[in-house]
Amino acid sequence: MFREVMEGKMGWGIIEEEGWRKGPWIAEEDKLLIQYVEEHGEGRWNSVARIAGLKRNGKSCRLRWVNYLRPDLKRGQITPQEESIIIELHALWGNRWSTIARSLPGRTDNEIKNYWRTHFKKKTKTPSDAAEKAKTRLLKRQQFQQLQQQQQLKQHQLQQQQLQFNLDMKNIMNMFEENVHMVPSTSEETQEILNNIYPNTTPYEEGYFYSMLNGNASAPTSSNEETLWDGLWNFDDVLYNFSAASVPSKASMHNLVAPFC
DNA sequence: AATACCGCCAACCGCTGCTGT
DNA sequence: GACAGCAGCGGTTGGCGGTAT
Repeated sequence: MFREVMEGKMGWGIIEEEGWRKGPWIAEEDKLLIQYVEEHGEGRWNSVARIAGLKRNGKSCRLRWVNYLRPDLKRGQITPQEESIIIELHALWGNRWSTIARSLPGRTDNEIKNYWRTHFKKKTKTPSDAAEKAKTRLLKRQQFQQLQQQQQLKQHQLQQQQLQFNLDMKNIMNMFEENVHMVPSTSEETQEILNNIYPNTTPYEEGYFYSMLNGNASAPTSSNEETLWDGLWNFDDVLYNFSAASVPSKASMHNLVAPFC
């Protein structure tokens, strides 16, 4: 496995194995890849080497395009809003990074995965004794409350988003009530049914809706609550209230929707 | 100033699932 | 149905730069 390391590089230098280049991409390679995609579109990655004259295998080309060269990529730090979505979706979907990424336009699964690992993974190992944990949480709550004030300006926009989501969910509930026989038992069935009656549902909404119906994804257990607070120190309160409403029943779905009826 | 440590990120690898033959 | 090739996914690795000691 490390033959190439010994033969051709120290660390991530450029190496060649069976004619394929590995390691960091250079500007010239990026240019060739961009040119290829502009002319031929995405896909058929194994043809890239032959057509574009790149000494990279298909996987490497695809990864470079998806994670770095795609024009719709959003650069810069993950925003608090994005972070809150990541936490919510991770609670629902686990490590299904590509699914999570689909709800965050401009962000890649790799980016989200890296973000999660560096920001949250190790927080689960933090203070073992309860007092220390409570102290940490209290501190985070205080920080959170301070940040609330700063973020009130953003509240209006988020409330609009919440309103839209609730309207969507109301729509879905109505459709389900008209089709009572279609109660799904798996996330796949939920997705299928939602796709049939409501094609624009995001993975986030699907997961949320599935948890509502089945009560198996985001019931507010203590560990989940801890996870949430670990990440919530810079949440906006609207989204937090939103997540706190994740009681797994149809009735609560109506409660969520009722104010907007 | 030197060193150790840590966070971030690009890139690779192995595996799985899909699709065409 | 079996097989091969390909695309996509998640886990892991390693380099770099910033910060702490």
